[in-house]
Amino acid sequence: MVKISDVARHAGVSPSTVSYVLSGKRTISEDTRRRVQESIDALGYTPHAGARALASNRSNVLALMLPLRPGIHVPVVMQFAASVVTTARAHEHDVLLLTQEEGADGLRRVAGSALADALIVMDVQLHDDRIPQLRTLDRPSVLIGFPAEPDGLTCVDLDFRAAGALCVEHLAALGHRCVDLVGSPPEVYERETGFAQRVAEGFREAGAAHGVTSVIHPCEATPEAARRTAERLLALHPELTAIVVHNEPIVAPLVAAFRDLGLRVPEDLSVVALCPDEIAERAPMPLTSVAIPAEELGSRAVQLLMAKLDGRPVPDATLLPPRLTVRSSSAVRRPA
Amino acid sequence: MVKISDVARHAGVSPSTVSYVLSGKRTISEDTRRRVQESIDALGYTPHAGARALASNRSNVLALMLPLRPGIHVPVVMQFAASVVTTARAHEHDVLLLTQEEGADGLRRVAGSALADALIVMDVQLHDDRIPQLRTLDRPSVLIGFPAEPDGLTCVDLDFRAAGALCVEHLAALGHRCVDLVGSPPEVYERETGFAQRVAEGFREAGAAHGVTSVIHPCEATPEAARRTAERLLALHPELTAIVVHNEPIVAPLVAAFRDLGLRVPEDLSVVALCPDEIAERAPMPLTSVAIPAEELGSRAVQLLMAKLDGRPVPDATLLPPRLTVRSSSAVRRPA
DNA sequence: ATGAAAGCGCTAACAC
DNA sequence: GTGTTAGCGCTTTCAT
Repeated sequence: MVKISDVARHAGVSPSTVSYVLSGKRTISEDTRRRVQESIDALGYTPHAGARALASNRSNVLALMLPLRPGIHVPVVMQFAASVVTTARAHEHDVLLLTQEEGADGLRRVAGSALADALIVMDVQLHDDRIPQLRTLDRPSVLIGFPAEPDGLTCVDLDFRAAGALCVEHLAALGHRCVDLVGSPPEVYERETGFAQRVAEGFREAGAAHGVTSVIHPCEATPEAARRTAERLLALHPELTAIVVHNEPIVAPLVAAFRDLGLRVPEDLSVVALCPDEIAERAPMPLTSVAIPAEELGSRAVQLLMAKLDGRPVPDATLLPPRLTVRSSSAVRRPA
Repeated sequence: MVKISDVARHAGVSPSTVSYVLSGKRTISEDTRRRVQESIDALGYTPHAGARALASNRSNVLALMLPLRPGIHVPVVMQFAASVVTTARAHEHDVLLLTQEEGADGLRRVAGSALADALIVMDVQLHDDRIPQLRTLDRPSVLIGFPAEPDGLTCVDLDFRAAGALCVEHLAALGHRCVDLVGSPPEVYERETGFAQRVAEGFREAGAAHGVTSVIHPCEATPEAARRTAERLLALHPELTAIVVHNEPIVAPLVAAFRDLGLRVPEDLSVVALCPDEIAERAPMPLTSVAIPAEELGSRAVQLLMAKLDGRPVPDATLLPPRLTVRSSSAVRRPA
């Protein structure tokens, strides 16, 4: 194995000079820099990561804890992970993969052993047992999602409130005056990650602001529940011309149920979904939707960590703006 | 940060004794072991990973290079990754995530810096530019898939030949005597990863062995191609009662095309797919299928690496037996 | 069964 | 602008 002293000898300089050429933490004459670089290339030198971590107190590794539980949409997780790795590499960092199962202990382990300099935790729950651990750790971390008490933590997420509002605004602009939200199962509104409530808030506020009659219907994630909900909505609001769906598994069944009830999409009923692009694209009819910006979440999380590692100040909360993609399921309201 | 000398002092022993308690590489009196362990717990000691790597020449990290390119079925990749991480953790190892983009350089980097002790490379192509790099590296590696020249490399994969045969055997046992294979696009049979050929071989051999008339039809991965293939198959073999599909994207369109041609599945036509379980389960009609055993691939890959790291001999090729799951798309052949 | 001490390869403080 | 050197925290040989 070729080490820094080998490079130093080959280039006729001291080991520290090689180190400084690599780190750029000292001004080096152009001539020396070139000679050292040539020796590095000639010998194929790669610094020993462990030695570096020991001497510098920096491993240049980020730990990434991903959810692998069912119910999480896998492509979104992968996209997020890919973005984290790519962005980390652009900042000279590597990524250590941890599973949710490792829990708080896993975070303590990689932080305590100095294996990782910083941590990214995805799929944060409202009351997450990893939060207390993160608070005691000396290493910076970024959460994807917001816990119940986010004070002092750095959190990133889609701005779900704005996302709820954006759906309504899109439909209002198309002339719709009565829009219902088919939401997540009732229990999600009580516990879980809290985003369901925020969508509902944005939905309600935008409805009020645009003079749109709007009602929120929690809905179980089963095709039967979707069908019952469709029937109930039409019974309650014969004048209904548009819906927003925030409940991934039933997007397709719900659209099918409305079809069976004689409503054509988008002629009679416009549909906007809040779901991964993959699902919106592959539905039998491509759906107008607001997606989770997985890629941007990943790169933002890494950027925030890099700032914290550099001692730069960062905002506690980062809310990414929602983006709505118009597809075939929403259209101008037709006169009755 | 609490270090090994702190623990040693607290327990009234030397640092080396603490180290030996942790590694078990020396016999320690029961009394000493207990005192040391209590000190470790009391102080919350976690060994410094970098220092350990430097002194022991072992990082206890495996590098995992995953494909993120389109065309790879994402849930399979995630399942594989989860299995690798879980199995690695059971062997006291962590997992560093690399993307395919990093290529051969990425492998050299993590191996050269001693960041990783060993490497797992997924989605190996027939002529993969990472193979030469792997051969020059001093660190053990395991490939998922087989390159054109696998000599001296440790490779793991589903036994695609056996998988092709298993499909035919299942159908033969149901009384089918004429079975066609709808395969991958023509070009896949020439380059790519080579598994398409192996499926075809197993299919052909099993057909011959069981007295089943069998023909192989490469097919483009578009719904239109699926429809044309369906028409062609029926024209060529009016007596056709079963097909095997090895082409993920067109599984659903192909089944739909046969339906439109008046063939009911499974009454008139049995269908067996070679595709991820996810796809087989979620098809409009649940499909009898042979899946990629992602989880087993992951754990096997790690086990092989652990053996290599321990200096134990391992087989060059590991072929995992296929497993067929019977669902609703295959049935006993009905008398004409 | 245990201790003492020599490194592992690198960084960064100190010297010039 | 460059060299010297003292650690970083651990493992492992050598010694007893």
